[in-house]
Amino acid sequence: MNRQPPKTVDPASLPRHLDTAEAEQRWDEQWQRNGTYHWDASDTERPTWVVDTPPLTVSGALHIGHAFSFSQTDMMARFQRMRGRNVFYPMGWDDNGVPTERRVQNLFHVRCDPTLPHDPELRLLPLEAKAPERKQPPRVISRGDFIDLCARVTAEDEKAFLEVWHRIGLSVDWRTEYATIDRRCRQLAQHSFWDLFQKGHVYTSDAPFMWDVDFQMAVAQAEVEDREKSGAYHDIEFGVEGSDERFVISTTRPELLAACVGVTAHPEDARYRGLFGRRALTPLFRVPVPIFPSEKADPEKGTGILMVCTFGDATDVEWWREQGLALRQVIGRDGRLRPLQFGSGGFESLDAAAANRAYGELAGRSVPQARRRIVELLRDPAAAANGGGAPLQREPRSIQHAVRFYEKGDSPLEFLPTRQWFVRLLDKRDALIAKGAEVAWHPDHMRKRFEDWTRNLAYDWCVSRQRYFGVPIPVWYRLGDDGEPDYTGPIVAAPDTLPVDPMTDVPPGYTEPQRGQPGGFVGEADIFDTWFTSSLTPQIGSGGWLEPERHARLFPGDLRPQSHEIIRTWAFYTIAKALLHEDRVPWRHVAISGWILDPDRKKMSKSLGNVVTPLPLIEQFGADTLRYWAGHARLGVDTAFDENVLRVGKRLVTKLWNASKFVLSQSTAAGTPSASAGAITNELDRAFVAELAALVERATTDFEAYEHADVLKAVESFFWARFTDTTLELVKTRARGEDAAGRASAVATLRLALDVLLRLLAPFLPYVTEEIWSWAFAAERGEPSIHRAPWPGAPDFHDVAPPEAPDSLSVAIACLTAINKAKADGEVSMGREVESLRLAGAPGSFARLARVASDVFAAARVQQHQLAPDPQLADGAFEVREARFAPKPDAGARG
RNA sequence: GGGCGCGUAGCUCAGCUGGUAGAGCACCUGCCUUACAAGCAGGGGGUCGCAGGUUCGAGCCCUGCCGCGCCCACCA
Repeated sequence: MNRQPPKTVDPASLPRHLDTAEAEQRWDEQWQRNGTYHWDASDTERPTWVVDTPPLTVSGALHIGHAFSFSQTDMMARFQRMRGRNVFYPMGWDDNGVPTERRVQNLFHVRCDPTLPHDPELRLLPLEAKAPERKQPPRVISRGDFIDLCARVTAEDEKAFLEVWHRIGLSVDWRTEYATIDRRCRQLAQHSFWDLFQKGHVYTSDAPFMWDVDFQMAVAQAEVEDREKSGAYHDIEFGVEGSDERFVISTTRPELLAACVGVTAHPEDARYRGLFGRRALTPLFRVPVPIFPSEKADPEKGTGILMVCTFGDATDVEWWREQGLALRQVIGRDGRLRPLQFGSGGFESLDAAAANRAYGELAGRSVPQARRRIVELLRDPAAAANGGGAPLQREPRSIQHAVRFYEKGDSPLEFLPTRQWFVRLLDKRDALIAKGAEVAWHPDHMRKRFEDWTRNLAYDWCVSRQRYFGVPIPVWYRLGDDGEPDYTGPIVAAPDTLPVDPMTDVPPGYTEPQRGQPGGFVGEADIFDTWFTSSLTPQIGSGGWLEPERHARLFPGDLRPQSHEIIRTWAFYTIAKALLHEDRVPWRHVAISGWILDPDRKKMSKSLGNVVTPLPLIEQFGADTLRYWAGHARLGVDTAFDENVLRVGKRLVTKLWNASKFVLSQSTAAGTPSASAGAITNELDRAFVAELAALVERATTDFEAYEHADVLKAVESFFWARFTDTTLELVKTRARGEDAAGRASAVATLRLALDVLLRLLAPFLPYVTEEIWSWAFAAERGEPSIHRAPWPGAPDFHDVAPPEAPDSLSVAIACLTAINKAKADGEVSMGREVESLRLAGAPGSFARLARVASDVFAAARVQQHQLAPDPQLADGAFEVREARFAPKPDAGARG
């Protein structure tokens, strides 16, 4: 780097305003060309600083909230880079998973059937053919073709995201770009599985689990949400076997009557105590089922006695296990009632013919349809279990109740016995919480969300999904001579063979013709939960098992930025993986961004139609301004979108532009600006520099504490209140005056101020600061980009002696303000000469004013003044008692 | 129902370990001042959600309410 002597700029040669669109394109290109933001793998001197960037789900629309939170992360990254850290700031795309599949299904109006062969014509389906015939049934295509469409759509979407990220100036090292479906990520995800398998942390089990009947896949606890729905209590009379006793249960799911395998009530409930140990008789199907006591039955709810079905809810599953009840799976994977047989070989029934007849009315129907039909059937007295009238006691009573849904689904979840892969987490809750405690959360109270979630975990992590577009589970099963798979000894693909697709690749020791043959093998058809891969983002960046040396340098990372609604998924699973694989934390800090609300404080959402997208705002206000808005908000605080804040940011950018032009056009008596801070000898200048140094210290502390909003606020208000509106005005006359030493001190002070303030603002306003930096400082300091320049600190100030009095600047400003007020009261311009002035102040104030008086009276254009001591006034306060203003100069005389 | 966060000027938000209420926007008045009218100077405006308590002193600490938001639980 060549350092060059300081130079001035000619303001006339500079544009009046920054052309933001042009500057954004020009600097982004230059930064990319120069590798300004590259992580230097060869540099082992500087400490690294690693961001674990959120790989966004590429689902088309980019939300202003994304720009908001990504900008905040970028501010931290830029700060750390200027602090001298070797910053590793990657970018990823999360393109596998259900959202992409669903998008492709809608876009092309297709569905996937993995059993179909590849259709060569499909490759020709143009992306623009986005107006499918909705009336037609969806086109059914092969798995390979479906994946191909997914890949094409995401590639298209990523371009739009990319443009915004470049435009907004993210200081990402774009060489690190990855997609969670790419080869390297598949390799790492499958390696993770292998490692977990070796360590005994994963298992497969065939058991009832949460199932979405529309997507037809299993769903993990973290993806479940409750929705308030209207339902109805149906009061249905049951009989008791071998007696004419009857009782009434209340259920919201009458369609599960055929799946009833037991009846339970609270052990202390006197109404039902006599029934325990006997068998109930279901109406309509006349199936005898055991009646048992359970503490979990709530006497206050419904009628206090209830039917246990396979499976109405999670408690049913518990009862089914604890009591060893029969399995009568009525709901099929598609959400319709499956065919069933009562009587010989089927379920026990006292009247199998009637049971089969009744069930025949229900089989094949969807849950809502079956519910309507069975209500009709239960109105028939002939359906009574054990005499009495119609089993349905009264009209269903509607209620509001919470129902479990897959977060992206439209039908309530069912519990179905299916074979799934799980990661064992329930037994590691304490260890997980301990790891969470090692991480610094910003703001700290977000840690509690993590702890609460972890503590309340109810299931191990179900990681298998019955989907098509994602990372395959790298497992095969041996087939016995009977052709049945052996799930107890799966063949897990070894690390050196990854990535594999067990549906097309062959396990070691087998050949393709043995696929599906008795004595042969079969590939696992399922893919991983998308979080299984996303939970490895720190390892994807570091290379994980693929690059151990690099991994050692980049793991654990420093900062995980994310939003709070995915603490239970992304943060949680990432911490879990790091624990299981290496018994470490994945990163040292988590920064939780707030949400962007619309001006009415409602969450922005597509359905409300209140979503704001970043690009038009960048066009209108400029990227720096949008970043200013983002920097304005603190971590973890939801913020209403307010265009006023953008206008204020725009003002700051413009002001910075103009002030810089002025500062850099000033020169010393010798004609060149002094770059030497040693030239700063004037008391006012030194007082200002002392305040500037204090600002730097504060900004540094706040940035280290992840309080970027405090930094921006402090720097911004200093910039206006202590620099442009005051010091700059106070020093202006001297900077052009005859006194060489005073002039050099003023010019050096202005340049130091600009130099430091630019660098303080660079993380927030990367474009305008870079542009201004390029005018003079780039050459002068031998650092072409401000974003690689050192963060300001003590070295910037150690050549400047402290002021005689720390409040010299404040005293000067107080006096100037008093004179300004006199001018405002006299309705004359601030530029008007003051022929004479009587200035009142406490006696002590005058002594302090003396040190800076010449600048004050010059700035206020006071020709003559008289001091009028007034002990009544507070120390440091001034009042103008009398002022005579010069006449307004002729317009003509001004030239 | 449990947990967390938030109620401060018309609006958006600061107020550190308790010590006389702040900023910006908006509003009002004035000012073309050779960096900037996309600017500058000056000014008005608040029972700090409510009610108690601790304290010499509470926006800040404690208790209880009210309102808003989020996370979790609630499926018979």
